[in-house]
Amino acid sequence: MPPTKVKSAEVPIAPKRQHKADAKAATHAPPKPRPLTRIQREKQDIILEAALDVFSLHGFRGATIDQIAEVAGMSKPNLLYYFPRKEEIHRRLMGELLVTWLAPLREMDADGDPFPEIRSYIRRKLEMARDFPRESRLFANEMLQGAPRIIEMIEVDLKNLVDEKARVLLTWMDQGKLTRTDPYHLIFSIWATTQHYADFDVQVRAVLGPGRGGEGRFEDAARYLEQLFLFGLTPRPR
Amino acid sequence: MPPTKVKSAEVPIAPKRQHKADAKAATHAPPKPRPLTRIQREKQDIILEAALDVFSLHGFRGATIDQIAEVAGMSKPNLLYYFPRKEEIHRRLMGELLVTWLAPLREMDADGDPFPEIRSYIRRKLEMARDFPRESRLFANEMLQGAPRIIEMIEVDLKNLVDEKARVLLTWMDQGKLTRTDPYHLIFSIWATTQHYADFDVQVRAVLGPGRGGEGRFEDAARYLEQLFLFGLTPRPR
DNA sequence: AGAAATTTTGACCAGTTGGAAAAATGTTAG
DNA sequence: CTAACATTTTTCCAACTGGTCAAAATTTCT
Repeated sequence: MPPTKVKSAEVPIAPKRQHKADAKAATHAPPKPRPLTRIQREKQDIILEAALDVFSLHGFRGATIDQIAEVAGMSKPNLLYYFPRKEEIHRRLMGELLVTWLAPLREMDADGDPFPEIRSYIRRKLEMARDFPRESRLFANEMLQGAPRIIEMIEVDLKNLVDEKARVLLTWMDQGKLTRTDPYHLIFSIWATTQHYADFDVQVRAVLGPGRGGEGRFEDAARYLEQLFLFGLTPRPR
Repeated sequence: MPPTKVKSAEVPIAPKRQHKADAKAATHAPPKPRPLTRIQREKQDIILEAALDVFSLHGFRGATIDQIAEVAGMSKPNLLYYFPRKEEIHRRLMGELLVTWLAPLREMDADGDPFPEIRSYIRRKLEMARDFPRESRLFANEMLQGAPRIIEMIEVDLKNLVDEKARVLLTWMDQGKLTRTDPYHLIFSIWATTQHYADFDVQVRAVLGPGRGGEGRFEDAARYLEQLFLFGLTPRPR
């Protein structure tokens, strides 16, 4: 799985050695952000990968640096050389996550027609649940804990995006192209139904049993959700 | 994993003092389960309450006995007197949880009509999300971690129940009372959409903003979901 | 190559963790 | 009232936690 790298210019690591000399200079000019070396980029990616594994499984508190270091195949102090605090790792992960996570919603096009747009939004979210379940769980874990480390992003970036798309949905409703209903809860229901397949994967598999719990479950889910969001459960005359 | 205890007779606490004398007797007769004292019942309840708080917020690994003890207003060793292991507390909680958690689905009546039944199932689940958010999060937390401590219950009790209700749904579909679709994913979608309001509460509130994030959100959600499950999003001629 | 910088390691630390043991204190049935 | 039991407190521990530090090993740059 490719690391969740999205942007390029990231906060440079701050090797501990960097001290006295900068102490004063920093107040005049921002500390020269020395470009990352090859090794730094590589190791950081390896660490973030490992951290995604561990954080998504145990949450922030339940994850340990030792564990992450082990998965990353390096010693704890070595890991701490790249990310001096546990929180740094988590912060980076969450920051990158939110960008990719919201991409599908961003793509929903006001100029398109509602059903193709909503349909492919659902598809994309479902694909993300299938292809990036750890990211989904990391996000869910943070939410369960009250989102202490990303509440701001939620209240600003996420909220703005949803507000914008809610307006788009309302426009469609005004045009009679979409049934009049609550656009926010509409979005929530898409999030909930799709992410469920990543976050509650064990349950889904266990309930479907060995027969239907295989890879086909995502296709089945897509078909079902399409039906649900289009027509609900009322039988239609044919 | 020990048998899924559900009934009233719970595993009695085993004070550490209980030793030699029982050692042999136990092989002949099951160790006399001495009824719980008043204090034992009370304290156990207090502990379970506190543990629900902490486990639901931090997950199993992230929660500490000290923390639970503090919330419960007692010392750690005192708490350990009632539940000699951290896992015991969690196990009890999960066991009791699953029973209450599945009650709404159990109530879905094969002899009723599909829409009233499904409708009130959704309502009940939504009420649970509103009234027992900690239970919902505890469950979600366990799921995210791969349900290591309850996988058996999921694979047996939960699966059987869902299988049964899926058959009920199929019957309704055969009778033309319900659109033909996947009954398992139908159930998943109800779980997902309702539990979302407990598990992702922070997000829901943040996105709805101070205006609409108040208590009314559950009523709005209920209305929206009813619409969704009944007719989907296609505008109906009127 | 050789100096300078970067990366890795090993030893270490103070605080926290789940839990044990035993002594001290309460409660209650006969 | 008192012996038997139930409860609570105090003290303790070994393993683990996030994190530090200086020295050693390696890479990079000239």
